[in-house]
This record gives sequence, structure tokens and C-alpha cells, in this order.
Amino acid sequence: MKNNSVPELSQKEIQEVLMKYFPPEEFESIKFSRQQVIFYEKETAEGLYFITKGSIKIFVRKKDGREEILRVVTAPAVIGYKHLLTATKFMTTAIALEPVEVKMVPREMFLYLVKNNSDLMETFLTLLCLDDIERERQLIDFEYKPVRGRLADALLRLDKLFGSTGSGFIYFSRKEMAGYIGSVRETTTRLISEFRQEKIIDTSNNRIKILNRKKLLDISNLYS
Amino acid sequence: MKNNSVPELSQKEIQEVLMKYFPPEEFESIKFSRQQVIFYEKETAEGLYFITKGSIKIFVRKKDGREEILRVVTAPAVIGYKHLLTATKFMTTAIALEPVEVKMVPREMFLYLVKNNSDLMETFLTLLCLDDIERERQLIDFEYKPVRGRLADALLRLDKLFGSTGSGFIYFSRKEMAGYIGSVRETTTRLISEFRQEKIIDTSNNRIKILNRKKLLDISNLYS
DNA sequence: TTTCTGCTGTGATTTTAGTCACACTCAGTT
DNA sequence: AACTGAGTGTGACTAAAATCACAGCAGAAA
Repeated sequence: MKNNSVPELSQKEIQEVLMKYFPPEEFESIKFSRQQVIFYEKETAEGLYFITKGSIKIFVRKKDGREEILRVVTAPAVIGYKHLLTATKFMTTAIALEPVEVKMVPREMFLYLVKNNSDLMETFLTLLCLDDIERERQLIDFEYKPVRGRLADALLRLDKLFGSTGSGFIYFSRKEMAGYIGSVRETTTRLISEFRQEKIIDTSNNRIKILNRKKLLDISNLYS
Repeated sequence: MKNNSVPELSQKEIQEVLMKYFPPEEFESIKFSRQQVIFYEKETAEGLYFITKGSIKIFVRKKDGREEILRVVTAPAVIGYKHLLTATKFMTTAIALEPVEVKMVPREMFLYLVKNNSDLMETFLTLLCLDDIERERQLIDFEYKPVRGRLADALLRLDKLFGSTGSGFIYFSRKEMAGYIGSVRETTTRLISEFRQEKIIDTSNNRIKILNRKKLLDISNLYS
């Protein structure tokens, strides 16, 4: 959660180029309700997923049944392009956290457009760089921190993601949160209760609302 | 450490395109000896670093002085391009693990070439995708595993990296290994001793040599 | 309504890994 | 040859987090 040095401008430019080549109105919209699977581990990517509404979790399932959540993605975002560009299979499963709307750009069309339009290719290059830098930041923020610190960090990160879509609530169960911060349900429950008692968050209706960002940042920075 | 579904072919193609645009003989070679810094956290990337010889560690330094090692890179490899393409500063520091040779491609030249040669741009797009997929795999392999499992995993991963350069030894001190697997020196020392007693590894001259890959894989898979 | 089912909350206990303290080895000085 | 410093090895202790066990609650289904 360091100061974000990535220029906000590029995000806008990326959106513009995506809209130019993949205008949502020209693609059939696929709807998923909460808990529906968007793609499965080991599947081949059929196309580019342009998430126009809602949020999803991307995870792997461990042998003991736990979900290890690697990323949370909120609209607007494109996913699946890495696997299209390298012709690799998904290592992860994607499931809708809230009702989701997706525009699917077929594989061949996507690849044709990218390879023949250098502005589009450059957009994906930039997008990928930003994604990767964000992933690096998350790794730095998470590793080496006790669970309490990781939870504080996760709440800030998720708040940023969900905040931008409007609702301002974090749509995560205790178990999902545990899978996101690399802990277990019980420990996560206890810590969330602590945060609630310390008036840092509120947890009505099993969603989480952040009340005091500064305290979370302090907790997170205790360890980094 | 799952089966690697990334086509080996693309790695070769990437090398060829890099050689075509950045022939090593045309660039001045910079040499670094063990422990020398190649770039610092918070610096701006001056150019593309084409590592032609040796190995480096990329890490962040924590408040308490510990190094959290995010990546180990062995020649041949290019680094720094993400920060060039997004005009962001490094979040990490890079230090030579063995004597290193680097060809530096100046920023403007790199950006000009990438933006005006679509095969080069495509190469970087692919490279970045592969990097990102590898990073995802590492995250999946590491998270949620006890230290013993992470160590087994790290040894296999490092062996692959160093093995390809020839020596076959892993040039990591106990402290560095601890920083790589997210643990502390003492715990790492103990586990390495255990592995040595179990004849899984050998540790002459403070370098590590792997004797039994299968056992490491078993230990790693116990948890995933 | 009753009966599931899945989620939350919490206590008690155990396991894992981190902390502290100190000794030993080896390479490079002085 | 003694001195230094960095890396290693290990024991004792402590702290953090996982596991186990169970209770309560809300919404969906019968």
C-alpha cells in the first residue's frame, strides 16, 4: 500500500483503446450470478473476457478443499489475455462474487486484432506491465507480515477495488478472506471481530465496510 | 512446480528476437562482482538490462533490515523493461549473486525500437506474459505451505535456474534463503540441516547441491 | 413449521515457527 | 599467530497461528 507511482492517466488511455476495438454493444453479453463459474482451472481460454459489471475472485483449490484466492477483479477489466497470447491453459478458476456481466471476444478475433494493430498491442503491453507491478506490490505488502497485518492490507486493497464500483462494501465471507490473506477461517473471524471492536470496520449483513482507513494503514505499516 | 505447460519454443524465439535487435557485441558490457548493486529501489530505470552472464537477486529491504527476495534471475535474461514501458521507478534492489555481465540498452533507444518494430513488441508482450504466469505459479506454490514445503519448493526452483547456467550449485546463504522463502535464518538453517541428514541435499562450501529431486517434489506436494 | 445447510463466533489445546543466546568454523587481515 | 567478522549450527524459550470442538443464527428447502 505504498504511494501509487503508476500514472492514473494510462488507466484511462487503456480503457479508451479497449472501447475502440471492443465496443461493448457489439458483443453479446453473458451474465453470471453470484457463485457462478466464469472459467475453470485447466480450461483453454476461449476468448478475452471483458468484465463490464460486477466482481470476481480468481483462485486455486488446494488438496484439502481450501480456496487460495490470488486476485480479485472488479469491472471494468479484461482477463484471460495472458493465456490467449501464450496459448496456455488457465491455472486458476474464476467465480462471480456479485452479479457479473461479461463481453466475450473470441480468441481468433482477439489475436488478429492485437497482432495487426500496434496501438492495441501497446495497450496490452502497458496493461500487463501495470498488472505485474501491482502483483509485485501485493507480494511485497503481504510477505513477511503477521496475519493481522495482512488482513489490514487486504481490507485496504479490497476497499479500493470495491469502492470504485460504488457499493463500498467488501463482498467476502470470512472463509474467502482467509483464503485471500493465507490464513484460516477461525483466525480471520477473530481478527475481524477485533477490528470491529476497535471500530475500524463494520460488518452488517456479512459484508465489510471500512470505517477507519488510517488505522488500517498504521497496522499494515507496523510490519513492512 | 506443476507440469510446465508453457511452450519451450517461445523461449527460443524470444532469445532470437532479442539477439536480433540487441546484439551483445554492439553494446558496452558492464561487469559486476558478487554483492555489487545493479540497480537500487526508487531509482529510475536508465535502460534495459540484458544480463548475459551470472545471476542476480531482486529484493526489498524491510524496516528491520531483512531482505525479502522476490526473484532470482539467471542469464540470459532481460530486466527493467516493465519500468521503462510504464515510466515507473524500481520498487526493488538488484544485487549480483555471482560475477555478472550486463549489456545496457539506453532508455530512448529501447523505447524507440519497441514502439516501431511490432515483432519486438510482440516478443516483449510474450515475455511479460510468461513472466507473469511464472510469478503466478510461484505464488500458488508458496502460499499456504509450511516452511519445510516452501524450502523444498525453493530448492527445486533455484536448481532449475542455476542448473541451466552450468555450475549446478545454488549460490545462496542461509540468510538469503530465509529471505526467499519468507522465514528466518535459524529456522532455515535447521531445515537445511534436516535435508542434509536425509541425504536430499549436500552443502559443501556454503553452496547447496541437490541430490534427490524426487524427495523434494514429494515434500512440496505434501501440502499443495 | 421444521429441517437442513452454510456461515459466524469463541474457547481450549497443540503445533509451528520465531526469538534469544551462545559457540564454532573459516577466510582474510594485521 | 592472534584477531576479526561473517556465516553456520543448535538449545531453550516464547509467541503466533492452526486445529479441534461446539454453539448459535439466518436463509433456503421440504
